[in-house]
This record gives sequence, C-alpha cells and structure tokens, in this order.
Amino acid sequence: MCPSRPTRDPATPLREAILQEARTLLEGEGYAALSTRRIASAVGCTATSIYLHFKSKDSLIYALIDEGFEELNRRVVEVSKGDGNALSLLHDVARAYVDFGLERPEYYEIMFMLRAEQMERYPVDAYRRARRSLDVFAELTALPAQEAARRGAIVWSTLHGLVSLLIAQRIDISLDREALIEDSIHSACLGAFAALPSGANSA
Amino acid sequence: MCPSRPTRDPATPLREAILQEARTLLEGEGYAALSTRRIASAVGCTATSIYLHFKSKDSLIYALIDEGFEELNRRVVEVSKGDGNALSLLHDVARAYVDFGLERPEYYEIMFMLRAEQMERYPVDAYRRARRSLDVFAELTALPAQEAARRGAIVWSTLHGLVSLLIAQRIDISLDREALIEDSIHSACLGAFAALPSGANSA
DNA sequence: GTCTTACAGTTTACGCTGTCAACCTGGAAT
DNA sequence: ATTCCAGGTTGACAGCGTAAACTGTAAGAC
Repeated sequence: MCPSRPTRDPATPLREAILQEARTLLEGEGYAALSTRRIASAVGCTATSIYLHFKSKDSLIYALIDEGFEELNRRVVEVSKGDGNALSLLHDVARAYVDFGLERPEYYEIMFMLRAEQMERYPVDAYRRARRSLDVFAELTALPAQEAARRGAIVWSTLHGLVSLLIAQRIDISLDREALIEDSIHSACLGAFAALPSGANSA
Repeated sequence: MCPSRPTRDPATPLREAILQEARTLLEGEGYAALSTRRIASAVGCTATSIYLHFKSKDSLIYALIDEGFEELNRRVVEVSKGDGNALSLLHDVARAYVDFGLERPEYYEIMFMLRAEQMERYPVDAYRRARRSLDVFAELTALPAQEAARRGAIVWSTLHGLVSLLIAQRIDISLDREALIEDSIHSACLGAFAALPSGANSA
C-alpha cells in the first residue's frame, strides 16, 4: 500500500495496459480512433512509452490482429469438428466465419480489410499461421491439394465479399439481411463442390 | 505570351489541374500518397487553394470515385448489350467487373474498399447513381425485383471478395490466378441462378 | 556504503496530415 | 475613381507516428 504511483495501476504492467486500452478503443470507436496518443493518455503514460513495448504502432495492431485470428481459428476449428457430411460441415464453418465477421467487425476490419502496403510488414510466417482457419475451407473439399486450395480460396473470397460489404454498410439495407447471408453461404458452398471450368483439366 | 505566371499552365483552370494531378498521384502511388500538400506542390499552388474548388479532401476523392464509376459503368453496360443467353451475358459482365478492378486497382480501392465512416459523407443519391452498374447483375437474373436484388447482391459480393483480396495481395500467389478468377466468376453465376434456400419462400 | 549498469519512463522535437481564418491582389462593374 | 469580388496566399492549429536525448530508480558488484 505504498502511496506513490498516481494514475496507473502498477499491478498490470504497461504493455498489457496498452494492449487492453487498444482493445477497448478498437471495439468502442473503431480502427480509425486508434492513435498512440489516445491510447497513452487513456492508459496514463506518454505516447512514446508505447515504443518501449512495441516496435511500432503497426506491431501493436498486429498483436490485436493475432488475437482476432485466435478467436476466429477457435470458432472455426470447433465447428469443423462437428458431425455431418462435408457439405453441411462446410456450411457450418462458413456460417461461423461470417458470424465472426459480423459480431466482431472491428477485428475483422484490421484482419482483412486494411490496405496492403500497411499489411506488408506483417511477418509472413505469422500470417500463414494466423490464416490457418482459412485452410479449413480447402480441407473440407477433400480434393487434391491444388484443386482444394483453389476451391478454398473461392469459398473464402465469396464469404469475405459478403462480410466486408456488410461491415462497410454498402449492401442495400432494404434487402433481407439474413436471407442474403444464408443464400451467400449456400452459393459459396456450391462454389466448393460444383463443376467448374478449371476442375477437369487442372490436376 | 505574357511573361508572368511561372509554374502553372494558365490555360487549364486550377480545378482541372488539381483533378489531373490527383489522378496521376492516385494511379502512380496509390490512395495513401494522395495528400493535399503533395497535390498542391505538384500543381504549383498552395494546399489551401484546393479548398477553393473542393469542399474538402474527401469531396476531391469523390470526384475521382465518380470518374471510376463512370468507367466501370461504361464497361459493364457495353458488355451487357452483347448477345447470348442471360447466363453467358452475366458471365461476361462479371468478367468486365473483375477486369476493371484488376486493371484499375487504385480506383477500385477508393470506390469499394475505403472505410465506411469515410464514405458516409458521400451523397446517397450520387452513390445510387454511381452504383448503377451493379444493378446490371440483378437485372440479368430476370427475377422478381426483391429476389433479383438479393441474387444481384450475391453476385456482386462474390466478385468483390475476389477482386479485393487479389488487390490486397492476400490470395496465395501459388494459386493459378486466371483459373481462380474464371472459377470464381462461374461460381458467382451459379449463385445467381441455382436453387438457394430463400428462393422458394421469399416472393 | 558507494559506484555502475540497465531499465522504464518522460520531454522535446521533427515532419507530416487536413483545414480554417485572415489577408492580399488583379480585374470587372458601377 | 471606387467598390466589389473571385481566386489566390500566408500563417496557424490540432492531430498524427516516431526518433533522440534525458531522467529517475532499482539491482548488483566491490
């Protein structure tokens, strides 16, 4: 009970406090509100102190991105272990992906919707590992590797298009949202299993 | 041949010169490089002069967005007037959409990939008009309005997912790009015409 | 018990951003 | 000749990420 240390809780080390505040700010006000100075003032330190614990602002964001991927992976892997045929499993996994995006739009935004040049510095291996849940799409097609990879990418990009446009509020609000989502997921699953031009001659 | 006016060509009025420089900068270095001061110095005026011709930096961007939509609309409408059944027309229109995105990625980025809060101020009616080409997807399904709108949205979001991930370089480069594109387009067309869950009971 | 070293902060500063308020200036209208 | 105004400039403000230099404090070595 020493009386020193005025503003910040000394129990949580600064790094964790910064991360916590970044999370709060991201979820509460979105990526655009994340500035080093805002985080610092909310946490009770100076902006430059952040650089004692993170190489750059980007690497702080990457920590949040990692957390996002962890949750997405957890959700997807859990659903993928359910029972049912490949098609219904794929449907459920796709649903889990979409639900994640719509329930945690701020995380989805920094994970998948940030500008490429900003993302470039994200370590490649970390990205591979992080995207692990996307491979589930490919695996569920039970096709030869190359073909599966393409089908997985098709499913992913279809779902990503839906989620990103919904998050950005670019889809006409007069549309029945739930019907659109369910139909899109079905369409994505079709894209995974239906006959497609490259299917015959790409193995 | 009056000897005054050192830097800027007096023939082109400033507004057009600003737009031209913004175009050049966007295409050459991308959206992130677009700053009022850079535009101004390249054009030979001060940054604040831009505000004599545009309400804000955003409204300057909107002018570029409008140009992008104009080109996209032109491409899509032209292709949609070709002959062939609805399916092959839809395929060609989808291809035109994807080609536009991949050939003019910087324009696609400001048109479809900018953050929502930034886009909010874009006038609603302008957006409706601008998105005209997206309605072509819906019209080609030849379905009742509501159902067509949903199918059109599915096609659009599928293509948008593909284009945006390709632009952001998030698709595994080991994939055969052309095969992925062609398969995605086919999958999108499937989504427009195949039986989907909401199809039966939504009219 | 003093000296050293290292860590964990702060202060200050630089160059960049969009934008506003005030000022200036040349030419047309009265 | 005077006034007005469109179209520019200058200067400033608040905010951004971040680098460099400085400070206080705690632990270890002698």
